[in-house]
Amino acid sequence: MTTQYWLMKSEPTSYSIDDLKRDKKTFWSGVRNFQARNFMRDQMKTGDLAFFYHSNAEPSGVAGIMRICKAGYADTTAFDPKDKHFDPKSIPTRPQWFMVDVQFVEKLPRFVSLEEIKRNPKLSGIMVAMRGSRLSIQPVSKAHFEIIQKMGGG
DNA sequence: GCCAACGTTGGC
DNA sequence: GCCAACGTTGGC
Repeated sequence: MTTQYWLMKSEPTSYSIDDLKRDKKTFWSGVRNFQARNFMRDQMKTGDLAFFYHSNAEPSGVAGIMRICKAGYADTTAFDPKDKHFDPKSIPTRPQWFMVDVQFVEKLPRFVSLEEIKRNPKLSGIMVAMRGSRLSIQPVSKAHFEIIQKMGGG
């Protein structure tokens, strides 16, 4: 079984790489998009590596690396009426939404901005740099992952 | 804060 | 099953 690579977005004002560094581990809840849900439910495996991407940030870009430490399971925030991500259509016996657990691996010594990613010809075609790509969980090829990791000095 | 691009919902 | 309306994402 080969390691797969991912990019996962979070707004640093709500949860940043520094928060994960402090917490060591967290659950990636609140994803309410079917395509992103399917990646977490069907494809993410324990041991996969993912970029922690700061979205809606100044600047936006890749801040660090984490490891998937628990594969997809029911997102319990969908069951809680008080939660921001509550969804009455998702019930425990037939959960609609899924989350994974991630653990901190490293904060990149150098932040890799979206602008740098777009500028690097070796990264052409990477999903995060495509116009209008709003998907919050994206697959990343091994080659692209290693290039960005190197750009970040990781 | 703006707004283009997108995903989802719901009327028909 | 179409598609307009709506809500959200996220770069700028």
